[in-house]
Amino acid sequence: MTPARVRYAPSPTGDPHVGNIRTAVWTWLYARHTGGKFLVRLEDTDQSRAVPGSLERILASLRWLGLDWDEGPDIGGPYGPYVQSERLPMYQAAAARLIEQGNAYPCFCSSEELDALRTRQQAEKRPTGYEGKCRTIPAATARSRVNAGEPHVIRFATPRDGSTTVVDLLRGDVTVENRTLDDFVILKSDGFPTYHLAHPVDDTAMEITHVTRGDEWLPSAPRHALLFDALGYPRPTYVHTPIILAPGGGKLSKRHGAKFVLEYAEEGYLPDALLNFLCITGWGHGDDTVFTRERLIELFDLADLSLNPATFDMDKLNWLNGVYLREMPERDLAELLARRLEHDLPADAVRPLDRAFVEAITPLVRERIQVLGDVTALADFFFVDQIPTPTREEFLQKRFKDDAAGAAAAIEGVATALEAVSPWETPAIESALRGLAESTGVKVGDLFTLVRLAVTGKRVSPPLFESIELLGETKAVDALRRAASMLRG
RNA sequence: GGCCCAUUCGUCUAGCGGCCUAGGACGCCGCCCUCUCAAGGCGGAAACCACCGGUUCGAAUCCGGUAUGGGUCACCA
Repeated sequence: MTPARVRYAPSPTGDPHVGNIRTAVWTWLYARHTGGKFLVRLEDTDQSRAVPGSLERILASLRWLGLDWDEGPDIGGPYGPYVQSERLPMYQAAAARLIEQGNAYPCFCSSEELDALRTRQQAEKRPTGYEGKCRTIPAATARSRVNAGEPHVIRFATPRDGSTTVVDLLRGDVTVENRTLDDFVILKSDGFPTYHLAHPVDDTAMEITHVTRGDEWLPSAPRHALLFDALGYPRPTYVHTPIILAPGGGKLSKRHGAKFVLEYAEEGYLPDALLNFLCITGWGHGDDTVFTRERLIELFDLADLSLNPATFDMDKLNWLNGVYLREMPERDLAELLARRLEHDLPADAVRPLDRAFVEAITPLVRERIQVLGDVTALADFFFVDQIPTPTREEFLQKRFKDDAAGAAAAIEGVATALEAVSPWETPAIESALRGLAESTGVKVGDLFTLVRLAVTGKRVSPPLFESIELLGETKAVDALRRAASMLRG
């Protein structure tokens, strides 16, 4: 297997969201699969769109997902710099060469002129695009106007005839008639390149073997091919990846279902789960669904990607995260839960949390949560000074509907029984409660619901007896007595 | 509108000419387990493989057309 050199090339316009990062996941996996290199390059050629702090957030997102890079803006590498705004001379040299060869020319048209042209074309229902007005300016004239400091851009002189075929690894040949391509801008008036120019120059200089990018680039791939050819560069292998659709249909966007990678981190998704999920939406291997990182590296191949736009299946992500939560080592999970609780619990809970205690409750909660953030609502009662007592209405249902006195008596009975339990361990607690249910003739379900309500403050909780054990006799009995007296009064 | 791309259960996919009366996973439904909720076990419903024509002894798989969906037509990437 030939080691690949692949890259993730984001522009610093904000946080990467999942659609964008999925392509990075696949690219990284391919690098690791082939034993090649994965690099990060910042595409910051549009200063007007730059968002401060983006690079840090982008790198943090990759780091969190466990996508390490071999070369990049922060660590450098043998093909640097890895920031396009620091590579301007290379683009300018390439543009100058293209002008010299007759493959490009300066264009002096103003944006007002261009806007007017476009409006006219639309009104006349003709295809839009630059029609080559400045292409016919004699080279000498153009040169002197440039030298005189007249504002201009550099456009590529697209061949008028013939067609261009690009090869996409997944789709095969994609052919486009050259006349449907206009003379696109390769160097802007501020001296910065457009993506069209930066891509061939950088990916060639950095010896990129596979260009992975969203398939919104497919229509302009022929332009890139033309540029590669004109510059005398060998063309890389292209892999245009499908987009991710929002759950309701339509493109996944910030206001439509998409979230930033780091938001998933905050909500308590595990990096390996998200990685697994992202990878299998748009890719599959046999009958398996759950893949460890190592297994993905072993199996993943860009050639096996699906061509269909995939819908982001939130339910499946949640399920998958639950799978990872259940399978990870208990100690590790406990540490994550402890940090989570320290972050989410009310201010009066004492911090740092007792790790041994959190470790003790971990098996009780781990199969009841899908994301780490779920733990607080489920286990907060373990950490508060006084367990809140639910309302009368919560207690007085079914068997105890309109029977506050009976409910109070039952709860009081449990408190008394618990005081006699020894040793204070789950089996003894359980048999005490079951014995009480039997001797009083109350159905276990009805009795345990009352106890659960009083002791955890919830209708839904971790297993009752284990919870009572971990809570300790004092807190459990106190909660029961308070509930009983509330019902009486 | 021009150009380009795609089309297998609700969703993600397996499938790369016979193993397919189409397999798995999520979700959904039922049963079991059970102190709640989960988790787990078992079972089920769910895709005339978009449609129409070809090629072939044989097509979900190859070819063409149609339809539908998507992308793209900037001095943004």
